[in-house]
Amino acid sequence: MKNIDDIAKTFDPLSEEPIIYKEWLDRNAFDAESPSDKEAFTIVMPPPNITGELHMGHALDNTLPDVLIRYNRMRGKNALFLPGTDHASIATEALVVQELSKEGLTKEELGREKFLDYCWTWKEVYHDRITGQQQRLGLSCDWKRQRFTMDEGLSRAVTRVFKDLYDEGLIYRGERMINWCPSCLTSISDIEVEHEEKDASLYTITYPFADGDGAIAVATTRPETMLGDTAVAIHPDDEQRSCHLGRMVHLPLTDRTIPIIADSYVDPEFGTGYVKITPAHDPNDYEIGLRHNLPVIDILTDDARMTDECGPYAGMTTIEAREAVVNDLKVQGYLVSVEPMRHNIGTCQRCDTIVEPRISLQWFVKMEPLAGPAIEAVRKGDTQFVPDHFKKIYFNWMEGIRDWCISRQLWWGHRIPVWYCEECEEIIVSEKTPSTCPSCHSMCLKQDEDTLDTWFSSALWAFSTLGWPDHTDDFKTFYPTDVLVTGYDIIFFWVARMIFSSLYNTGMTPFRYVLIHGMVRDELGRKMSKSLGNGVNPLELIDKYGADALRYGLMVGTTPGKDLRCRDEKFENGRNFINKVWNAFRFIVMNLDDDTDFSDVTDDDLEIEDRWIMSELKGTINALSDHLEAMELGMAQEKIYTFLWDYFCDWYIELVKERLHDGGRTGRAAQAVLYGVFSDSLKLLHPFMPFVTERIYGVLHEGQLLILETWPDAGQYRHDDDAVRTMTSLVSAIRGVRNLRAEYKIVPARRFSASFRADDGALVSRLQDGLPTLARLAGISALNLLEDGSYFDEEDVIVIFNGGEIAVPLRELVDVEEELNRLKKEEARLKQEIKRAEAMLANSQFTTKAPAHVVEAQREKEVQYKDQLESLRVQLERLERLARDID
RNA sequence: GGGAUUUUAGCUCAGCCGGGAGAGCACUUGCUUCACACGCAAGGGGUCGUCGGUUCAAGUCCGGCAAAUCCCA
Repeated sequence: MKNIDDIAKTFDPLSEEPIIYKEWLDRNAFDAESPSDKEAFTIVMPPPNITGELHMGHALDNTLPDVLIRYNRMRGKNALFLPGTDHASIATEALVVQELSKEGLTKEELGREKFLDYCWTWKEVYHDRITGQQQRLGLSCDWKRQRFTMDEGLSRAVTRVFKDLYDEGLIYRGERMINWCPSCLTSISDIEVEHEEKDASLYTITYPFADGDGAIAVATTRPETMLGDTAVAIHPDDEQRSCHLGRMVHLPLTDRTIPIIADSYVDPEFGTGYVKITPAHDPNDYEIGLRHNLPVIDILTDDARMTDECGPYAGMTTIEAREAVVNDLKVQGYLVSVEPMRHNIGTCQRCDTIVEPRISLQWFVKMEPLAGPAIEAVRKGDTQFVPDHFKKIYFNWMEGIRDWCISRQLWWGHRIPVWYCEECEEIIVSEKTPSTCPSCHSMCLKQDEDTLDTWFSSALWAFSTLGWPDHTDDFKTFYPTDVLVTGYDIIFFWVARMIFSSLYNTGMTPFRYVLIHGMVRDELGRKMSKSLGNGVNPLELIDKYGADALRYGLMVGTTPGKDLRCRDEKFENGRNFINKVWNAFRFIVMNLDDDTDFSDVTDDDLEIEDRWIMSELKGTINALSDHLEAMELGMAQEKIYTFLWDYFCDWYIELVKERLHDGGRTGRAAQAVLYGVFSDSLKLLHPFMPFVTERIYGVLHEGQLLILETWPDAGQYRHDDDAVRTMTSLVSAIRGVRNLRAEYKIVPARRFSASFRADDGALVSRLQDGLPTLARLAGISALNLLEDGSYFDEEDVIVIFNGGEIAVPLRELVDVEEELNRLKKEEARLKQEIKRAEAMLANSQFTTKAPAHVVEAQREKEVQYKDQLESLRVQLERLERLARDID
């Protein structure tokens, strides 16, 4: 055992944590086995994007699975925590482009190949940086199995899946209405568009009839799109306006005339009841256009400028065009009104630019055939959400799912494995680069310029990382995985897509459980964002408090699926707890001999508090394990916190100090229990605070690694009901005396003798034997047992506790009136309790219908309170007599 | 418009199968007690959003209402 002088007074995470992490790595403590006879427990990490540093969301996202992994590893399972990163096509490309622009370069100037070289360099830098950050968090990942979404193997999985889906007709190419980001210059999928209600204007514009006889008015929030109008629509049941059906109107600012049509999409209550139809730039108008065979006039270029179709407005941005169009309408007398209005605007998730709906030739995944089995799998419970209610969100989305636009006009990513024959227009989808056209044998083949949506490869992450499509040992050993831990914000983006991809490609659901966590918010409950500047850097918190404290703070008081606020208080609290555990450790080392083989200690050597703390430990092991199985990490952490602080440190250590000092057999027993119970507590705490527990354990058990130890077995400990009852009484007695001291402001140095009576024989002997303890904990200098039939001294003050009474001779310190008041308050409280219990027991409905143990518990309470009231009354009578004598 | 969640102490949040309201922080009082002031001890503080229902019994289950947040369209 170490010398106490070698152990610092506080644990220094900054210097210790990296050393401990290295020990784990050197001893291969994180490595999973395949093949293996052991039961596997697998979590694949949600791969952080290589776009930058880790933030608090990642810290949470990565810590929670680490707790589950460490727990299951200690349970003896073949635990694999598979790490990796995501290429994040659109986000990374934007950053690299931005970086290049600082050097005055554009990606077009560089060309595709050189640009990709830049991207790969970027990837190396951030991939390594992220790995380093994850190691500081203490993640017990199997780094040998670390993956990147564009690794050779994973890319092979992507092309395989693309080809399979294409061959089955589930991937198709077509002209459809898609969301276009004019800044990223690519299509994006529906869920990459964020909708927000913003202040806008509603413009009402006159469209005169082509025959010159009158006019109608339309209302729109986007007047510039009128240049692409090809119809005006009314509702088919709109009797008031149906007389104009089929007539032609003149489109102002142009020389075109367009028809009035009827479509049930129109809301006759909105605006003027007439709706301008722009099929090329609105998803609903596009549908109407299809139904009515309307011409489609594209008025926007890739970068959201007006096309040549727009005459004088050509080349303007949409905002410039809006201003010009509105002005011209006004000048020419077509503008009726402009009114303020709240309007929903879609923006690009990545760059915040307003998204333009437009028609474009893209690749799509046909979703309906894939969604069906994915819905069924969750309904059957093959994959379960924790908490359960998130499956409703999943169903809600999956049941209304639309085809997924997967092609992106980007360079960084998985290039679409499609080639076009330049001679015969054959489309070739192939896993390998084809050399000739299978149809006309031409060698003039051109690969599709586009890449795939990042999420297309992320959707395969659960199995592509394990070697699929090959049937590797890893795939056979670890798949399907056990738990996916992720935030509710990517249920659609990722969880849902992994489920249907996995079912389609492997025939299995990718994970048994999806543990959903909330978002990390700032102290005020706001979302952390770059623009608000309220983001918290987890590494700074680690520098300040240590990784253990960060982990603690992320989990304290949390429930699955709920958002959590980031407050320094929580991390301070974690650091304080570490300090508490560290000092309990120091205390134990100080009080241990070199010989830590306690096989000489027998059950007979154990005292009440020994049997009590072991009973409590047993309960803690059970509760903690149950919470971990249910993935209630906040609750689990609280259990071990309470055990160590409130039970072990506050009571057990205090109670055995005298025994340790005295030595002998009882001292030896106390050492044994301290050592054993604390060692097992460290195991229970380890998944939450891996570093400090590992360091302490290494001192107490030289040469052994805590991370590889076996989880404590509750069966090793006996629940001793008598010991628990006696300890409850002892604690209650000590608290009662302390309370009295506080109320009467008795200085700590002042000791007094006391007499007591107790119902419990074990308590009697513990009180009698434990005088030094009582002297320290309650300030009692001498204690005598009151024989049955005799009475307390008339002038004593009595403390009634749970299971007995203690009398202290404090007559000279205590004001009789005050004491009478104190006791009368106590009497009132007891009467209240008795009344309550009696009322319940008098109710025959209660006694017949409530479970027997509940009724019995009430009876016991009634008896107990009545006993206490009786003692109290004896004392009250004496005091009242005394008070009269004084008068 | 559709869906989900939340409402408990001054603050942040727990509260499992319905059976006497909990934690941390903050607050008050007292402590250089030989592991720990990142500590110890003793306290104060709650109509569990609101109305109704089920039940012997409701913070907990069911319904209405109000307020807030989020997602989808």
